[in-house]
Amino acid sequence: MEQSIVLESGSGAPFDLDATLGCGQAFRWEKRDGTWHGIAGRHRIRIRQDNDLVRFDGADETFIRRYFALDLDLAGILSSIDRDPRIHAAIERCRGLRILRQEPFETLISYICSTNANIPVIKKRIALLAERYGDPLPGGGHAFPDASALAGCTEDDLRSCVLGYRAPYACATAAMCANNPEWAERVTALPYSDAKNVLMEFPGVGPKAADCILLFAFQRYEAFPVDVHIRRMMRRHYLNTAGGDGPMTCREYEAIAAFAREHFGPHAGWAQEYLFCVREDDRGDSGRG
DNA sequence: GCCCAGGATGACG
DNA sequence: CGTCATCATGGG
Repeated sequence: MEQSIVLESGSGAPFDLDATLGCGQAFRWEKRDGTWHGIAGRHRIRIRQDNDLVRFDGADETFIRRYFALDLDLAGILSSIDRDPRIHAAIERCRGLRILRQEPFETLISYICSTNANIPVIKKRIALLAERYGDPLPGGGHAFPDASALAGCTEDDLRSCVLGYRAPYACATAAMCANNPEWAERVTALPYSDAKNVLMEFPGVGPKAADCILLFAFQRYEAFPVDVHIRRMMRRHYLNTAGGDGPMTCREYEAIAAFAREHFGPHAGWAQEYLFCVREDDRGDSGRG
């Protein structure tokens, strides 16, 4: 590792590499011997952090600063969402977690793959897609396949990457993107609500996936994805709606997200990520067998 | 062997 | 418009 960034010690620019890459927003990173190995864009990156020293290789400093959003005033963002004891505790625990700037198409397909699944399985799907259909990179590994590469796959091809019933969704979405390469720019140009509706036109993308894509690939920080963990937390600790554990209705999703934007402000998405990071495995009975 | 997971879809009242 | 079964798959 030849390159390095020295973080300004003190307050202004907190950065926690482990929290950032371990919180489940990106699926192509792994930590071995204190060093994170991963692929972003067409870069095969190694990166590690020792206090204020970040060492890396595989990409230049400009790319690293942009991907990890090191240009943002995180201290300012965190103080803006620090509105109650619970989010305060999450901030204390995960301070330095940053929302990445990920590739739109990769994020789109990744969150189609994420529905009704858990993180290890999602990682496996993404790894298989990249390994089989992505361009090989110097030094090993593969870039995430582009839209035309995935559009050339059959549904069975994708099923064999353990996508299950999501295979036709990913196929059709890839074809739509390949036929309309401007899709991401269109999303960028639209206000939040319209951008979300455009994303939800892709098969396999509903409200939650659309919010994840807006948050992680388009820097729409008002997006507040509500998955089962966030729903449980919000109901229990913010909304006092103890009750039925049934499926979440569209109305409940909107109510939770609207409350969050009201409560946390225009950077509610950052609050979501900090809360998700400290999610408690409180399913009551935690495993047996 | 069950229940659960960064849910979305289509059918049906 | 609201509700509901269904959809593959691996991990606890």
